[in-house]
Amino acid sequence: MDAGASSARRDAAAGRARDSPRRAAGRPPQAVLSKAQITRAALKLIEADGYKGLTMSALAKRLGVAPSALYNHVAAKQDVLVLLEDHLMAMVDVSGFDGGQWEPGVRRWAWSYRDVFARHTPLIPVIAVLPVTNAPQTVAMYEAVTAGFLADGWPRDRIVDAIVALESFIFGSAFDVIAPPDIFETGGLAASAPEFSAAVADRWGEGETSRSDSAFGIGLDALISGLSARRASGGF
Amino acid sequence: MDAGASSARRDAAAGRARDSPRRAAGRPPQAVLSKAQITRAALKLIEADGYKGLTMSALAKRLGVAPSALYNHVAAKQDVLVLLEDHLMAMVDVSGFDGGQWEPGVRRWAWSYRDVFARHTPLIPVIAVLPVTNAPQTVAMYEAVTAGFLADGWPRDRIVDAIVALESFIFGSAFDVIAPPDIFETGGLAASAPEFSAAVADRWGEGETSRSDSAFGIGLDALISGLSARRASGGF
DNA sequence: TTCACGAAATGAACGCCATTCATTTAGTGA
DNA sequence: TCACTAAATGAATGGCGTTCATTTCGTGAA
Repeated sequence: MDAGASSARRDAAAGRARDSPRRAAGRPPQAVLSKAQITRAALKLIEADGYKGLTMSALAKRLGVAPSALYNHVAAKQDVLVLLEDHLMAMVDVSGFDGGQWEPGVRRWAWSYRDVFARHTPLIPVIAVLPVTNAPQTVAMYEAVTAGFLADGWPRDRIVDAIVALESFIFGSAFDVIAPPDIFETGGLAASAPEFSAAVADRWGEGETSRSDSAFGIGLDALISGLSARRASGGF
Repeated sequence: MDAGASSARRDAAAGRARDSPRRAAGRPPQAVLSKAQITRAALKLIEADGYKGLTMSALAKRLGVAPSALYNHVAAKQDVLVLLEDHLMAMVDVSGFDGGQWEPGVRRWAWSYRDVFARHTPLIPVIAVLPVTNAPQTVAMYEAVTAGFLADGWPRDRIVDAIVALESFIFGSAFDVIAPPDIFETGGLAASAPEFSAAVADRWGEGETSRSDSAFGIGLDALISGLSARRASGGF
């Protein structure tokens, strides 16, 4: 092996793109790309620059490859987003259901779900609309949650609706996390909205917990107690 | 007046672009554009083609204007989205609070809010993050809702959090409306997720109400009962 | 009345983006 | 051995949002 090849291997191990020596055209001796590598590179790119930095060119450059090479592994950029989504779903914490108690399980799941996607809000419009087929980690997450509901005695035919309701709240709340702190400052419009402005000014506890955390906590408590009350009363 | 001018006036009245006779360069005798006209044209464009059809070029063409002319009235495309957002906020039904009863007010508000933005989900990432300053209709909506909460005796310092919790649920649910009906079909992954697949198959009442409507109804009931229970018990 | 200035239009760019296609090379199964 | 397919390059495409020099019109101050 020559020096060029060895430095290339070092760069590849570090996830960096090979810089100087352009690869010749034609299929390379050993595959340079894979879906897993594309996913990893996309994540790194997002960590560094946010979703505005996630372009097919940037992705290709980071992988040391021409942009068109990516299309041998994904049909479109949308596919990259799907890869990301499924990867992130595996990071949602469903371990809270292991204890056999529904409420702590839901609580831990919901907080972690929100936290994961608050840093990936551009994926939410994709997830919310994407069929789960071919998203194995996503299905695994739903399976664990469903099992947690069943273990608590939930009627099978109501579980999906309950999960969807919680999930909708979680997605919406993820957006709220990235809202600026002054989002409700009425500014010049204060005079036209005295009650609302007062409510914004009086808002309680701007101490340790953030605005979005406190709203999420209140809503999650309400959802959990509302759902379990309905179940207990036979509303389902 | 000549025939050209009169046909131009007719076209302008119908909101259509003047087609053939290109306007000469330079400031026209009477203004061709305004924020209100831009907003109307954008709405028409979205009705016809969806948000993918909302481009600055298409907007300009519909207004019978060069694309660059738009930038005399908005600083960027984002501003067009803000104009749309504020316009749509005025269509959210807050009349339910007029009766002086909190629960029916919240219910009507929430359903109408969701319905309006289910057809405009691309705006949600914008709204959720946008300061309300300079969005008068948006502030007016919040003012009406706040008044409804106050009339019910809610403590002022808890109202914003409650509204945000409800709103997060509403935004998330708006995405759910546009999800395909088979979004939870596990397909080839069914074997790996038996409980979830069964729950999806057993889902109740696919009769009159849609999947997303039933999930929204369940979640909204839970939120409303959970929130008012906490308020009644002095949790706030 | 004049005239400088700002507002509002045109049209020609610009850079970026996702994607496609012809081409080349390497591995694979018949 | 050889046809076929997979996986890379590199050039090209069309569309996007946006900018800028230029032109024209309206307006308020001198």
